[in-house]
Amino acid sequence: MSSRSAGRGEGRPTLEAVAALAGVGRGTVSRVVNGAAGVSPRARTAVEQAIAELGYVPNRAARSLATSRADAVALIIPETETRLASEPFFASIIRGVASELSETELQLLLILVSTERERRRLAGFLDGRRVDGVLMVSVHADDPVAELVESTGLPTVLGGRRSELEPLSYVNSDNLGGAWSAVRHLLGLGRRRVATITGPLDMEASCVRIEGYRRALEEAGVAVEPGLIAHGDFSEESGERAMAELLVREPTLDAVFCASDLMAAGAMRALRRVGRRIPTDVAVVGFDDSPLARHTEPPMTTVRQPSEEMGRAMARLLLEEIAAPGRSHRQIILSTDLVVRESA
Amino acid sequence: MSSRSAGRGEGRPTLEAVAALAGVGRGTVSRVVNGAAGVSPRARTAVEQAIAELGYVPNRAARSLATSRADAVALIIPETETRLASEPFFASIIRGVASELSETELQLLLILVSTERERRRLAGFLDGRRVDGVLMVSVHADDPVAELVESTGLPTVLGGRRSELEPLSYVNSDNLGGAWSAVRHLLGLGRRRVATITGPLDMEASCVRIEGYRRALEEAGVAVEPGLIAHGDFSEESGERAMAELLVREPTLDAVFCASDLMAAGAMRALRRVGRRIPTDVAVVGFDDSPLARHTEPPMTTVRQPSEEMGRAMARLLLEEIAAPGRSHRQIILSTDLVVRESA
DNA sequence: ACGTCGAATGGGAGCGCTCCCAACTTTCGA
DNA sequence: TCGAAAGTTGGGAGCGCTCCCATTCGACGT
Repeated sequence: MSSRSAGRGEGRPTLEAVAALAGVGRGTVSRVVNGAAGVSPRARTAVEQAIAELGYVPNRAARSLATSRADAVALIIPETETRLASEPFFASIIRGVASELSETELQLLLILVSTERERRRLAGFLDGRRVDGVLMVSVHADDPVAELVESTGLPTVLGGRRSELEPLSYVNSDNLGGAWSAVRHLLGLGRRRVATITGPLDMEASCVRIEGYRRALEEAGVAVEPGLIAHGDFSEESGERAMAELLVREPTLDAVFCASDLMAAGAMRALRRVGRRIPTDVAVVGFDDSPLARHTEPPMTTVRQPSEEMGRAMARLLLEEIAAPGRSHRQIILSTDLVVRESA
Repeated sequence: MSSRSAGRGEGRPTLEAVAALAGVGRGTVSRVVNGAAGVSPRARTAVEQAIAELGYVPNRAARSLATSRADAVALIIPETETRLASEPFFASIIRGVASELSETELQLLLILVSTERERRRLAGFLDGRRVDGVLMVSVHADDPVAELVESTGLPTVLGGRRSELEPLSYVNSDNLGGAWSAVRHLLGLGRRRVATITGPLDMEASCVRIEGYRRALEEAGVAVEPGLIAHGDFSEESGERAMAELLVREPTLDAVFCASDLMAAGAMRALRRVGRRIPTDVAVVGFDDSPLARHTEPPMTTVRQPSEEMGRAMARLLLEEIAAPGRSHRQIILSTDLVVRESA
C-alpha cells in the first residue's frame, strides 16, 4: 500500500504524475490536494482516484519552498539537564502541545537549549525561518533565549510570562490563586507560623507565588515575617537546604508552603532528618501536583496546575497567532486547585 | 520582477545575493557554505565576508528539495497519555537524543502516537519522506507502529528490541543482568520466597527481566514458583493490584522484584495497606531508578538503567545508519547497576 | 615557446510545489 | 440568438538550492 508498489520505475510520485494519470493539469491536482474551491466534481473524483492509486503524498520541502511556510513549530525548552527529567511538568506540556498539534498539519520540533553553543545554534535556526512559530516554556526574567526568540518576530507563545507587562502572548496558570489557597488551607488548619520556600526570583511565577503567600497571610491578619521566607531554585536539593535554614532561623515554624513539589520533597526530607513529624509538627504543601507528590511519606498536599492543558492552550494560541499575525497578543490564565492529601 | 518578495521588504538574502556581493558565482558560494573542497582561499574569504555582511542563512526547504534529504529525524513515542508524563524514562531519552543531535545539523521531530488517527497521520508523514531516519522507543512485540516504520525502509533505531531476532538496529539496556542482580541481592539478603511483578508480556524487556529473575533463583537452587509471578503493565495501579493478588495467593512471600519503579511504588502501597513492613517483612526492588525511587518510604532499591545514555547511543547509531545505509544493522547493550537504598 | 593537465569557477538544469493568469467552457439574461 | 458573466482548467514562472559539466586559468614539463 505504501507507494512502493505503485512505482513506475521512478521515485515517489509527484503532482505531475498524478495529473497525468488523472488526465488533468497540475493546477487542478494542487487544488484538490489543498481542498481549494473551483474544481468540478468530475475532475475531483478523477484526481482522488489517481492519488489513491499512486499513493501520492505531497513533498513537504517543495511546498515549503513555494509557499515559504515551514509547516512546523518549535517547542523550546531552555533548561539544564536535570529539570527536564525530574519535572514531569515538561513532559505534560509536551504532551499537550503534541496532542493539539496532531489535529493540524504542523510538525513539532523539539529544541532543548542548555549550553551556550546550543543557544547559538538556535539563533541560526530561527533566522533560517524553519518554523512558523515558537513555543517556549520556563522563561526567566531576562532570558537571552527569550529575547532571541522575540527578536525574530516569529509568532510566539510563552508558557508562563516574564513579567506583568509581558509583550508576548502567553498561557499561565493562576499562580497567585494557587499559592493563596495553599496558604489559606494551612491557616485554616490553625497554623500561624507559616514559612515559604520560593522558586528562583528571576522567574515571575516564583514572585507571584510569594505574593499569594503574602496576601493569604495578610488577609488572615498574620504578619509576614521575612525570616519565614527562604529561597530555592525548584530543585529538591535547594528545598532541603532552604528547609534546613528555616529550621535554624525559625525553630517554631509550624507549616511551610513550597513553590514546587520537588522542593517540598526536599523540605520533607530535611524535616524528617531532624525528627519533625509531618504534618503534626510541620505541615507541608507543594506546588505542581507532580506524580511524586503521591509517593512522598506522607502523601503530599499540593497545588495542581493543569500542565497538559497548558500545553494545549499554548498550541491553540500559537495557531491563532500564525493564522492572524497582525492581531494583538493574548493571554490565557488557567486555574489551579488544591489537592489535599496528608502532609497538610 | 516578482511582486511578492523582491519588491521592497526584500526578504532574506539568498545564495545568489551572496554570490553577487562577493563577486563570484552561485556554485562557489554553495561550495563554501557546504565546506566542499576546490575553492581558492581568495574566493572563500570573499564569500565568507559577504555571508557575514548579509547575515545569510541557507534556506532549508530549498536545500531539502534539491538534495532530497530532510535534515531531520523523528523520535516516535507510541504511548498513552500517562506514561510519558509519569515515566521520566522518556524525558531522559529525549534529552539524550537531543544532546547528541545538537552536534549535528539535524533537527529533532517529536511524534507522539497514541490514537488510531495519529497512527494514520504518521503513515502519511513517513511516506512523505520528511525525515532521514527514525528513532522509536517503547516498542511492543507486534506494534503496528513499528511495522509501519519498518515498512518504510527508513534508517531506524529502536530503544529496546521487539524480540531476540530484532532485524532493526537497537539500543537496549542489560535487562537480563539487571533483573538477575536485583534478585541475587534479594537472595543475598536471605529471602527465599521472592515474587516478581512483571511488565506487559508483549514487551521483550518484560520477558527478559522475568528470565533474569528465573536464572538468579535457579542458580541459587530456589525453585521458581508460578504462583510468585504476577503481571502488571508498568503502571503504578497495576503494581498495586498485582501485589494485592500476590499477597492473597502467597501470603508467605518475603520479597518482590518489580519490573518498574512505578509498579514497585504501587506494590509498596499495597504492602503498607495490609500492614507489611518494608523491608522487614517484604523487601522490594524496582527497575529504572527513576526520580521517584528516592522519594518512596522507604527509599527504593532499584536497578538503574542509563536512559539518557540510551538516547544518546540511539542517536549515534542512527547517524551512522543514515551515513552508511547499506551496512548491516547493529545493536548496543548498555549495562545496568543495582542502586541499593532501604527497601531491600 | 607551446602543449597539457588539474584546479577553480560560472551557470544551466532541475528538485516538486504553489500562484496566478490567460484561455476555454458553460450558463443565463436580454 | 448573442454577448457577458461565472465557472473551470492548464501551464508558465518562479521559490532557493545542489549537481554537474563546460570553460577558464595558471603552472608545469619538454
